[in-house]
Amino acid sequence: MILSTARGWSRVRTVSATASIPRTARERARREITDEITRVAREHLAVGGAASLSLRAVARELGMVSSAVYRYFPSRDDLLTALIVDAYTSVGAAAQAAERTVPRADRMGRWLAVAHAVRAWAKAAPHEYGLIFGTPVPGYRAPQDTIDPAAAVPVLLLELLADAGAAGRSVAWAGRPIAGEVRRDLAGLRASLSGVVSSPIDDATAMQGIMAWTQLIGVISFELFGHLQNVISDHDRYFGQQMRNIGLDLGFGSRPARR
Amino acid sequence: MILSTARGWSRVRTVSATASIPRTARERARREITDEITRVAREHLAVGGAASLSLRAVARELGMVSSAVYRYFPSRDDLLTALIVDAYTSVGAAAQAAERTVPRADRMGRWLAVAHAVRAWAKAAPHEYGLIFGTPVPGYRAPQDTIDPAAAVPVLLLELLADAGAAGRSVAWAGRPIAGEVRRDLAGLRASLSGVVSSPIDDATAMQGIMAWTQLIGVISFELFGHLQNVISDHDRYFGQQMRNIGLDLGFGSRPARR
DNA sequence: CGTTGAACGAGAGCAGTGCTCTCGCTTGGT
DNA sequence: ACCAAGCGAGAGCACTGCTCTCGTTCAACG
Repeated sequence: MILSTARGWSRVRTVSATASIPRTARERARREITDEITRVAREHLAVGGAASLSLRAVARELGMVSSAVYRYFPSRDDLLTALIVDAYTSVGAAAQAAERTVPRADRMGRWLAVAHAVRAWAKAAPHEYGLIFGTPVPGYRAPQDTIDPAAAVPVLLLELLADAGAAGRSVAWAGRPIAGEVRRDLAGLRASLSGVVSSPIDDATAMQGIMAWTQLIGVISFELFGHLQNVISDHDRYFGQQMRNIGLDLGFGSRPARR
Repeated sequence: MILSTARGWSRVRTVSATASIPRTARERARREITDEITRVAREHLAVGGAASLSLRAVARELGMVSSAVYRYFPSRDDLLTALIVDAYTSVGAAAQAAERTVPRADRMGRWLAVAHAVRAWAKAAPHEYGLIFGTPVPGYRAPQDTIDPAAAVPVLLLELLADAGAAGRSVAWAGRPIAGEVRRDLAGLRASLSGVVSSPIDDATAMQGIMAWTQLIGVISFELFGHLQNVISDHDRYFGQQMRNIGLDLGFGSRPARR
């Protein structure tokens, strides 16, 4: 409801993430307790979802009193934000690990590996998935802390498309050329990817890449949030078929099927 | 979880309200108060979202005591469910109204009309959108009441694809033929659409139709939930471009652009 | 080494929540 | 006319997020 102050965010951030090995005993204790809080909170989140995550319950389980937790997280929303960052990091790592097992030239395989990895992660941790891809819990905002870890999987997909482009395969874009502000948006995206990606990504490819990412999350959300109910029962096969078809649309050759 | 009856779908098309006029004064009062509660609840939802919807606050605004509300809704979740049904009905009506203004033969126009109508509705009522397409609020369930109204827009899209099929335009499906359980799922879908739709929908078209519906909601969710942040700024044009491209993929001819 | 200010945990307390139960009054069908 | 069901009001329970105060502990600085 109320916008959180920028200070609060950076404070949480610096304590939990910025490396900076703890020097004093107090700093080490602070770090450990912070980790314990997020650990227990993550367990509670996994069981009951974000709505039923209670700061007091977390404190109780840790044998501390609720007000003590506020020494580490200025509000419940900040604790949730920490969990959001965790979730993004977790799904990003899962996708990267899966993609790494596939030969670089097998682009269809890499795409399917990423897609299935994200889905598997989501099904294993549905509440964490809902936390990041469902309705934004606090206000409508995406604090800076969350957007970097959030980019991992999309960047993976764009790398994949860049590789395909470098290999001479381009995606079809039947629509009229991308115009106006969107063109500039995509130019900005290209710029921020310039150091990461093997070859620059043209507008049509970028649009298809964002769409593929959207489709991946869309299909998983539909499955997890119950929108396929009474329509699709064989979710595994349905997902595989749709992802393969997207891969073909993206210009990835059809290699022997993964799973 | 619970299978829906096929009959429900056609009912959505016809009328939304269950009629059954109240006979006694008590029944009329009950109906009016129920409506008032949902009305105020909807206002609160629009302001603060589902998380901040308080049964007590609603009661307070209506000048009644909180326990009295429980005569009408057995729990907060049931009140939320009523709002979910409302939201589905609302977005379905908006889509239908928009689609009706376009000539039946202009399939691209009809698709774009539906897509833009759903997005406009979502942007006008983001919290209601989040309620139905975001993280499921109560447990993981979709009570029978909600699944019939939820079908309105997808049915609209499948009708559109059936019309295109009847006109001889078919969608491309590069992937291997749909097999196994999914094939049976789609057969079931075809069966429940048999009374509504101009010509039967083949498996590939059904898959593409469900995917188009997924893409529509996916793109809107990404925009509303902040996942396009730092990538796309011109949401209007971005949405238009993506939807037009989907329409072309679906085999709808490219008519002069709508908006 | 001693002081001093910041960090910390405990406890009480506030305002709010969903929900239950009991109490009387009203209303509609027998 | 009676009587059970429907209803609104009120009190109350267990819980929540969050604030404030009060001693204690610890670490940096003179």
